[in-house]
Amino acid sequence: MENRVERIKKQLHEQSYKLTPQREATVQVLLENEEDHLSAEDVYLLVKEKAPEIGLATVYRTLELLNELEVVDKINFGDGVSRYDLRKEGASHSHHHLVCIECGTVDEIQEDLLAEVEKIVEKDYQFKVKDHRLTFHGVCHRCQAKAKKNKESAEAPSLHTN
Amino acid sequence: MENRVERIKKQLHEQSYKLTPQREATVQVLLENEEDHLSAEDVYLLVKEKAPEIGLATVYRTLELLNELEVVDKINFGDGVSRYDLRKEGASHSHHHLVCIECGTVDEIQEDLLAEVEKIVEKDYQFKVKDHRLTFHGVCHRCQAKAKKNKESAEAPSLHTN
DNA sequence: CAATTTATTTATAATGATTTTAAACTGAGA
DNA sequence: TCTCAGTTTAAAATCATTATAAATAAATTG
Repeated sequence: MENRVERIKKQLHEQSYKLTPQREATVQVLLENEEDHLSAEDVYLLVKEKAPEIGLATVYRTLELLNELEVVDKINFGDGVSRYDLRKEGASHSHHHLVCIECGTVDEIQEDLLAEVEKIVEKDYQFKVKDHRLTFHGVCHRCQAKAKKNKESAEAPSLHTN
Repeated sequence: MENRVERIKKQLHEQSYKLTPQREATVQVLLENEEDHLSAEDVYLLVKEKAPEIGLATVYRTLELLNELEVVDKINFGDGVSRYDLRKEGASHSHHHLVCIECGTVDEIQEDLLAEVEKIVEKDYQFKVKDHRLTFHGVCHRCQAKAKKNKESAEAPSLHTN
């Protein structure tokens, strides 16, 4: 676990960036909230708990930097804010997302799934793929379960209402 | 062609929205620029040619409305602006995009490509898919051709520089 | 160590996209 | 004509993000 931070530190140093306390705190927050898809503001609020004097602009700069170093992915689900998502180590491109239109949760898919599709695109469209973004919008398993339960309790009366 | 406008008109009426001149002009612009991926501002400027008195806010409202009616897709390539893209008629979900990281062009793929992947997602993740967004980032065929040409002309001198 | 340069941060202002608000306008009935 | 709801305009407000200037800290030089 600790290793992860170390690795990122090293990566910063290699590109001759300093690991300032602010940057370190930001990386910490990202690691601790790896599952979530935090907005810059979210990160800012969380970092503030560790380093209350940090400014929002610094968080933005740090996230931007980490994005350039390919430590995080900057993603956008069309709700007006960018979200920042730690990359799995060694992953050459980003994972996929399941956005629930009922409850808003964002789940992740780590599997590749697109290898075939990518081949088709490269061949048929002569497009050299560097990265991809795949997002499904739909209903997550939690909301499906909820809906099913509601339906059942309302289902007793009046069959064949025709 | 004309039919298309008619159909959209009808769709508005069905939901008891009025087809005001402003809305009509906006739809016109979208139809005339179907290939492009216009931002709200782009649409605004084009609509202004037909209906100079229109306001930017109205364009936003209209695009929002058309998005709700599923006439257009609101997409976001992470460059800070939303783009609006007319849906192919009858297409249950949106097409895919190829964003070139060299020149910025956005090409489209109409093929489905994701039928298989969707099945996997529905089964393995119990996620009821309603729509998807697939975007590839990479180098388009035009820029590849350009790069190749440049490379060739710089290739004559000094082989095995080791 | 003192002086200087360089990178980084903070706080604040500025920007740019989008949304809201308030007032005026439009058109369909009563 | 009056009213009512929906719509538009223009302007102001908001929200995310970026730029700027002054302050700070760290690294470098002598």
